[in-house]
Amino acid sequence: MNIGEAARRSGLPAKTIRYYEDIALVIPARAANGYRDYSASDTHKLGFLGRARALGFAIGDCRALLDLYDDGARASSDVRSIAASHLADIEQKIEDLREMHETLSDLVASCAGDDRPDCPILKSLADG
Amino acid sequence: MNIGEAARRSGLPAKTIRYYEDIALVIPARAANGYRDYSASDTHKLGFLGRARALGFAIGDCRALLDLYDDGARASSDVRSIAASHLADIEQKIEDLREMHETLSDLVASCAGDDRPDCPILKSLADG
DNA sequence: GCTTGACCTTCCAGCGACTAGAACCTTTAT
DNA sequence: ATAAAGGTTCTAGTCGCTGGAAGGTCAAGC
Repeated sequence: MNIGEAARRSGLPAKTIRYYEDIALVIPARAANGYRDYSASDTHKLGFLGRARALGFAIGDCRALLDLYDDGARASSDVRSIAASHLADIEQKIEDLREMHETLSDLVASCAGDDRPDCPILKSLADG
Repeated sequence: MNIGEAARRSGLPAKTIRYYEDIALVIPARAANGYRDYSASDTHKLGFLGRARALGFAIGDCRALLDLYDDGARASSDVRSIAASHLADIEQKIEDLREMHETLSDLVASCAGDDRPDCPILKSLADG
């Protein structure tokens, strides 16, 4: 099938699918007219990638996960360790954002937000 | 003062400080030898930028905040609305990460992580 | 046969916020 | 005189796409 149909089935933009070919993630066959020709297996992989990306996995991780998926003799521990490591990244990011949120929401709450110039937000940024 | 000292005082890497000059955030004077010459006011602005970036503000927001800081006739509502909008972004990001975390932690918990190939993580990525 | 429009192709450039590295100049200390 | 530590500019790379230009192909309608 053409890239448009593959895009529809996988939920990924055609541009992204072409990019995934560029970086050798999913390389489709080519029809006689030069059009990309995606197999059911290809679109399956694209869907896999879409879901992995939606969970925040980096492209490198996606590649590793796809390789493991293709490898019938994989150990689930390899998959799990990639996922666990990514989970730790997510936790760290949440914690960082939570700290930002705490500081910033206090500042926003303390700012009058009127037409006067006095502003604890600026004061805090300026004075540390 | 030289860029190294400005870096030490502001806590920003010299590379970053040069970048901030490139994008016209903080433009220092130049000494006779061509070295950048940062004033106390410049380093103050760099510190401001460091704190704003640490709170996750985009460079565009930082520029706006710095302009407001320089403008004695500002309205605190302008500052507050930038901060409030960023706060909403942060909340959205936290929520997105929380959803990823929930899905992924369930998957990780359900994976044996041994040397067998069966893996609910891969299964979920493959089947949607 | 011709046109229209939807679809496909390649290639190049840009986003954000730096960061790395090369090649070179200046200052300071020995 | 020399070496180390700092400074300068410039180019290019990171990540994961995304937009746009310039053109090729295909199916439908007239």
